[in-house]
Amino acid sequence: MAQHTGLKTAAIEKISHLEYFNIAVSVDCVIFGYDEKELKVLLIKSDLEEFSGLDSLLGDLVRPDEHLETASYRILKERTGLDDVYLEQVQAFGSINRHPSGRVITIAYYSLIDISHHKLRLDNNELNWHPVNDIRKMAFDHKLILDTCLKRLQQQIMNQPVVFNLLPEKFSLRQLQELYESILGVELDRRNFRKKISLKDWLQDVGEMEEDVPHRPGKLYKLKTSQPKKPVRKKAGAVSA
Amino acid sequence: MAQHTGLKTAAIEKISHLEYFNIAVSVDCVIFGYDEKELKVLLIKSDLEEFSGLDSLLGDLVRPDEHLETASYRILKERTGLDDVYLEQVQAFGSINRHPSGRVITIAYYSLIDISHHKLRLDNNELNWHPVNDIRKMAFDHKLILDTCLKRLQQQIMNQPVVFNLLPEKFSLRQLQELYESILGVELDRRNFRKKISLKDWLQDVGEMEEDVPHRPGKLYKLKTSQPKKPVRKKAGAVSA
DNA sequence: TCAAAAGTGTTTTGTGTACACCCATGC
DNA sequence: GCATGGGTGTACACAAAACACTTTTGA
Repeated sequence: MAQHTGLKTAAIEKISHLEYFNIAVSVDCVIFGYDEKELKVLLIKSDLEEFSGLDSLLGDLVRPDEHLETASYRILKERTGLDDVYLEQVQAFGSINRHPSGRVITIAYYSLIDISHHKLRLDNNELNWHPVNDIRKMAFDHKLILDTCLKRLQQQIMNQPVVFNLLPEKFSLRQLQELYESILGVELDRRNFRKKISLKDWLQDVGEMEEDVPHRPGKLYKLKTSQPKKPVRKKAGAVSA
Repeated sequence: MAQHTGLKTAAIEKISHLEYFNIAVSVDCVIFGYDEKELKVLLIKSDLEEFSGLDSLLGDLVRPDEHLETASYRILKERTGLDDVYLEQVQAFGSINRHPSGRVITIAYYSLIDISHHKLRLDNNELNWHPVNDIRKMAFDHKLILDTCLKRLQQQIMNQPVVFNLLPEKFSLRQLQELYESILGVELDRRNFRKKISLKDWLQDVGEMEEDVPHRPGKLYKLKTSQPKKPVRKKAGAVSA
């Protein structure tokens, strides 16, 4: 986090742990995208010497007059140019030594964006999309944060119509299935997948077909307008007996 | 939170929101217990004038050299005398005006304790157990935090053997069922409940029976020693097709 | 005519749910 | 002997999983 707050080397800005009440709060955004049949995450090269060569999540310190979510939306807007983005808090990470400059507690969010969105503008050529499965080591505890957010995403997509935030407005069932497969890391049976999706009643046939595909084109669908892209808060859930 | 950090009236300690980087971090613990067939939560009367008469969760500011979980365990130890307690982070709450004294971001945890535990010592007669279902209004945003933690607990108990932290070491199946019913707020069928629990293979017959009950005594069980009371992190979960 | 994916149904298996009776104990 | 809860099994409905063939299109 805090990539553009002027932190350069941690040693310079080392904050004494003895100083009472000197805790900074940041938000870190795990920005997921989907492209070339892979789930990707938007990362930046860390500007801290301690982590030279390593990638880090996009984050920043939270301003005292700023809501946590506002800070996350601000980061998303600054980094991607996008406004109306799916965002969900995952949890806080607060290990004492997670940040070499001092005590920084971070609140992790994940967000889902459509990589092909026409408004997407990466503000900085240090920003890159990385396939989630290829990522080994990251700055800070960001690998842990990424893994935690991915797990949360995997849970969410089973119950809530959130993956559509990763796709263009119109998509085929094959695209949707490949997206589920890349998030879950498993292969799914086509017939069972289609049956299950149609039971959820999330989709609306837009009456168009795929174009420029080297095979039989599939129908295109979009999310039903009655379906919120934001999750509805879960109820107690199925009862055990 | 911050009940015993010397905050008395918020106005006195009002921190300007314009002051850059003056954010405090607290943890708040939703301490669940189970007694008299009701799920209860341990609360304290708020010592802030703004919330006079209202109850609040147990919390405190996080020290700069203290891990978030350590702070939660410290609160639990201070308030209940208990050491080895089930604790799980839920999420952060960071609305700008959630605390009248200034910007305080809090990380919410829930914990599960056995009210009948012989080591339980409530340090303060301002502390009281309240039936979760009777709670209407609380100080700060603590009702929201409580509701969020209760939802999380309801999800957890369906998959993980965590409720046993709320019970004495030995318990009957009826006790266990009543506990599930009080957490979920529903009635369960006895035969189905027993079938489902036995499928989970969490329990071990201790070879003893209930005593001093005015009816046929039931068998007593305990959690299998191979079952961790702490949750095992979930995998991707059942795959959709 | 071939390659590639679209589209489609049935069977089996497991899980959730509804439901009723006899049994053991304390009083 | 009565009240209370203990303990058990079966039938139905629905969801999940396994599985194969024909159709459509572009090259």
